[in-house]
Amino acid sequence: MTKNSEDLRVRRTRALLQKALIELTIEKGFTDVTVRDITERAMVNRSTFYHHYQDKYALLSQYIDEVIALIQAQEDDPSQVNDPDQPSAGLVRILQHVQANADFYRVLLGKKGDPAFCAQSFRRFIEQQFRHMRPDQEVQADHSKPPIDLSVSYILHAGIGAILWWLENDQPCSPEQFAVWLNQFSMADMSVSLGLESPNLSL
Amino acid sequence: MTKNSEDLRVRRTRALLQKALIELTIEKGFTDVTVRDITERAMVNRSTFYHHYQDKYALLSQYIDEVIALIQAQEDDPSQVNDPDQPSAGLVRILQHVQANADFYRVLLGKKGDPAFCAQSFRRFIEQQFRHMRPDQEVQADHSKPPIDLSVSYILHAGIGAILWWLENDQPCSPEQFAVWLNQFSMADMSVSLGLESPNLSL
Amino acid sequence: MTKNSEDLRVRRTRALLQKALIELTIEKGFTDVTVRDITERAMVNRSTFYHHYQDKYALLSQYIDEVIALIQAQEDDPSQVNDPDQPSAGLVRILQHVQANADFYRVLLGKKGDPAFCAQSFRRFIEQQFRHMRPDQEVQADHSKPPIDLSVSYILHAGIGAILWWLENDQPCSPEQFAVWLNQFSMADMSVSLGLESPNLSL
Amino acid sequence: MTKNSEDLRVRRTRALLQKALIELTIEKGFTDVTVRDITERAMVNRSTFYHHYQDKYALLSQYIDEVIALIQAQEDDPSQVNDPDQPSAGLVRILQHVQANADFYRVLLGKKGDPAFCAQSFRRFIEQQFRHMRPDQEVQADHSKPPIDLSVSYILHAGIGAILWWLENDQPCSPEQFAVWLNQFSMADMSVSLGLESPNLSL
DNA sequence: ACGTAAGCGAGACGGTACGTCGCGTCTTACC
DNA sequence: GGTAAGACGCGACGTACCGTCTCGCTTACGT
Repeated sequence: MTKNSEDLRVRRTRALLQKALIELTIEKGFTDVTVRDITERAMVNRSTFYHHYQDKYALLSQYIDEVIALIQAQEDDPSQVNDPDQPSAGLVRILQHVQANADFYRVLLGKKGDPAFCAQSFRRFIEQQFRHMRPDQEVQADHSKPPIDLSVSYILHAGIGAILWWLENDQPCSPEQFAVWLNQFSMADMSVSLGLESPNLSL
Repeated sequence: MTKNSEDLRVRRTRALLQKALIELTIEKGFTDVTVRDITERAMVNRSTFYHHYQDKYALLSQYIDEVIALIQAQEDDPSQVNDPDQPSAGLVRILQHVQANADFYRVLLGKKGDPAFCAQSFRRFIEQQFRHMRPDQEVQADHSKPPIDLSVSYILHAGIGAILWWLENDQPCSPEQFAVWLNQFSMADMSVSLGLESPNLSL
Repeated sequence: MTKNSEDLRVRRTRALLQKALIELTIEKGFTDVTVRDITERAMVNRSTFYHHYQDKYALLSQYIDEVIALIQAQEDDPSQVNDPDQPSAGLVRILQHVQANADFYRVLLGKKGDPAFCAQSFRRFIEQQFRHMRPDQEVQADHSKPPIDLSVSYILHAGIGAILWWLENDQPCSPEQFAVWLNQFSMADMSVSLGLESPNLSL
Repeated sequence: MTKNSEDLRVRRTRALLQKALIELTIEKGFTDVTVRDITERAMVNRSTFYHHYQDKYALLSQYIDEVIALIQAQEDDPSQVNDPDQPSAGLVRILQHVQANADFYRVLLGKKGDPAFCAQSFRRFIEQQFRHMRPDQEVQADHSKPPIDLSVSYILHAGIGAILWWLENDQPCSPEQFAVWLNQFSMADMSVSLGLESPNLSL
């Protein structure tokens, strides 16, 4: 049973393609990368690409899935307390990963990025991290408070926006510091969502 | 004084192209709309399109600019008080416009939309509305508080996320109600940004 | 009756267009000259061009007609003897004209020229000059001799070929000398055509 | 040894394109044939055309080259005597080929033809056939006789002119008869070129 | 000399071909 | 079975040139 998972050639080809995609995305933006670009950079025949992936989106998606799996593999510390003032370890780990691949994510989330990615893959990626800090969806009969789904969408996009700022300013602070701020923002939003307080912004 | 602004034919052609773009964007998503589609729908020769616009992005961009100009033309009520609990009239007007063209914006901001648009045109569009609710940028010497630019990016993307939720759920509440909620969220974020309070999310 | 022929503006425009055509033909070959090129060089609006000519071929054709008329205006010397060893004055005049506009004809007759022109305008131009040296078409019952029309086509194209050689070698001899040679060739061909002699090319 | 020379598909595609070109050239003249015409007739995608040829000129040129190669493959009879009264076997073979494809060459050499072709491809085609009947270029010190290059250009174009006559009159005589006449003409011209005799066209 | 019909400039428009590019599918042959 | 090599169909791209047209300005001509 030599099957490490796949044929060695297959693993080599996929790795080359993945590497090429990342490099090229950094260089010219995901939108402008073509399948031909990727295969030329990877020194792989174009038709071989189609043996493995339907298109460049599938390749990207597969890469993201791998990253998510990798991060989740670092299992959560069970002793972790849900301290409202302390960001979750998962969030910090995500930010550390983003920081480690800053060039890539800066482009991917920016204007030359993939909208579907922003809206989908990364969304899933972040969503699950935010989930645990969200109180159980007790049925919301109160129509004066914003629906919980609205809050989720709000905080989600906000998080992406924040990360974009972080990346485009060359990560001017540590992932830990940044996670704290992110946490403060989202906690405040949560409060609003639950109608706990009205901010008194008396100037 | 026949010159209303431009050659009548020019105005007719541009209007037809604009209309076609909007219709087609709703039908199949901006990404999938081609110049040929637009010109066929508008019953205009393809080469004529290129007389007026460089590409479909330019057409979209021009349309957005017109919309912004139109909304801004409804001059602000000067007597308006900057009531922290009350959203600005500008925000309400934007939301009313979005609601009136819900089909269009739902697609444009969604996964078949234009990332550059999300990141650019609409950004400018919203940015200026948020700006006035932002306190003057007193020099931020305090490094323990999140930078003001981070807050802006956070609130901006959050707003887009919120609008997306609104659109994808078929505007389950009035623009006015929605504006109030949006305002509450962003005020809370502002508080955090200014370090005014730490949310006490005691569960 | 001040009508010199046309409105002054018309004459000016046509002259400019003609001049532009000739210049551009010399520069890039008739084939590669566009109507836009011509009008830009002539500093005349493109639509004005179409007021006067159907296309660039019409402009060229009109120019050639003018040239022919001009040359023919120099009326033939009636005392001229049809000396078989002496080329006709008309031929010499043509060659002088060609020499005076060598740059133009070199291009026009060459590979970037107008095939229709080679085959038509210039043909007529030359044809009539050759005609007088051709004996009356007595009915040719003799099928062993080449038909007279064959000879005409032969000599005609030969003449163009010869002129091309002359032009492409920068007229290495005077029009008069060249006319003598041309005459010798065509006289020899005529002899063959009439079956007068079989050349004994004993080497 | 399956490789007959090329991919079977390639040979099929090229053959279809070639056939389409010839048909369309006959129907509307080479000038008016477009790449789109050719590919539609050949039932081949337009982009496939560009895989094989740069433009229609390249396709024509390749066809001519093939024809030339084919004719030359019929190797010359070595025992052939350079009889001044007898045309070369090569010339006859060319004329036979032209006759077999009369419709095509009639158009190609005519006014809707390709001037560059007339001047180039076909020129080479004929040139080499005439060459062997040309005496060795002994240095021409005698400036009273026409230069040898002049004679070549003269005879070359004359030959094309003669063939044009032949085609436009539906080949009223056999290639062999026509070759004899062509030979007589060119021999006479050669004589002139060598200064062997002055034609005495006594009428 | 001057009013007016023309010539003309400016440029929108429809039409058609161009050559290029990217995609995804396929076949063939090699390893 | 994984690859390379590459033909092929498809369809969009942006550009170029064509010829027609409408609309006003200006200018040379004729009375």
